[in-house]
Amino acid sequence: MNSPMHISLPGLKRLPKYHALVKNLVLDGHKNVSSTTIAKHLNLEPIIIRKDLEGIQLIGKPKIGYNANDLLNIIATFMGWNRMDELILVGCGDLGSALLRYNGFKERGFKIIAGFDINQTIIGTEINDCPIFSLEKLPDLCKRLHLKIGILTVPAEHAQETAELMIESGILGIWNFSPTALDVPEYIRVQREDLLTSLTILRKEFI
Amino acid sequence: MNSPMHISLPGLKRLPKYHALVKNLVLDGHKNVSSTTIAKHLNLEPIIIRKDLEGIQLIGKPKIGYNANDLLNIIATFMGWNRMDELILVGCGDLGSALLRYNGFKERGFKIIAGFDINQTIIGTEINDCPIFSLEKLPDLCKRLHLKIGILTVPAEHAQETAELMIESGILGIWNFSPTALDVPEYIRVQREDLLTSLTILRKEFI
DNA sequence: TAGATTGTTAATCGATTAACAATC
DNA sequence: TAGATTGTTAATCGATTAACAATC
Repeated sequence: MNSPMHISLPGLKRLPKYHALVKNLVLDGHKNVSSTTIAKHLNLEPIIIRKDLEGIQLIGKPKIGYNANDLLNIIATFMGWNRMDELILVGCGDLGSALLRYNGFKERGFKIIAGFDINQTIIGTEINDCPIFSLEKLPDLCKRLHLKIGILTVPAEHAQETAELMIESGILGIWNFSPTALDVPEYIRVQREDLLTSLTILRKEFI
Repeated sequence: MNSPMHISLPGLKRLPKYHALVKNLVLDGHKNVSSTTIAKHLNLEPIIIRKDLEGIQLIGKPKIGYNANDLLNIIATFMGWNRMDELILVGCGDLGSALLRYNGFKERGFKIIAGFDINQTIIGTEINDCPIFSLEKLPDLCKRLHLKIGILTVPAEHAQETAELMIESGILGIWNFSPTALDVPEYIRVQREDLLTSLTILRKEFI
């Protein structure tokens, strides 16, 4: 009855786990999966899986469970893994070039089409088939291709000014890896990625 | 009155943001910071900052706010950035070697003391001063040094067996980067890092 | 049929927000 | 003093959990 699509934010973050698990179960020959099965593998309560799946409009059958392929497809679609969005990455240092080398973007529907930096020795080169341009080229390229999302991996002391340049260039969403709080207009979305926070949470359980 | 240290999990994840912001404010000459100031910069409600800081036993003064240096110290201590824990990393491929090259671990109190792989061409080499050993050496080294936490960056198809090897070697916490649900004993803590989930959440705001 | 499982409705729990007296 | 800010207590909100009828 709660028909308008609604899933909690924690629920949304659980979806990839369900997908990963069910993908394996399908390989093992399962056609259907129950919330009980998923719950057992992931150490969750069955009801929470039912609620999450209800939230993305996946309908199960009593006694049978959920169709495994439907589940995989609906999650993939809901997460946007079936579309392809183009991104830019600004700051090709340690972390930036590591991300450029990382091949996980493609299967999640993202393609980094250009990297930008101010370091002359890497401008003009490629990392993992992605060309590195001078930072000056950023506004033109973003505007021309109507790019909306950028990855920010510059050193902390340049994060703010670089973010401003990205915003002037039409970027609306910034995935911010620098350990800095960005001061940006209301309409700009920023996701700060604090890579080590989850490792820290893990550690807190032992000390 | 709520004296036993308690902060919500979302609150714990906000602490690094407060720290990053206040560090900058201190550079600008601030000696004290109010919840109102922090809130304005981070787009949060002041009361939430007061609750979080109360949760880590930081006491402010009416009209003045919180002592900026106390705030920085208490957050750093609470997050464990002042201690140093040793880690191993298993799977030195794309992502694994990227993490080895990443220099952000140190300032968060972590040191990767060894990488492990089965690829003969990289065994015996170093990445960013971290030696790469054969996977066979893992149990001995972990037991000898009583290591508790490991980073798992092997391909999905080897994630489960590798996790089992880590557990046999005494590892209690696994930071799992493979897109796989690990089947592990009750007492083992797993933090699955789905790097791209926050990027996906960012994208969902535009489509 | 009997047992397992869904999906609905209600109860609980925990985090966020609101209100405000105390106070520097 | 007057205004800003903390910290407490209560209210709200949203996510999780419980209970259970419907059903394959």
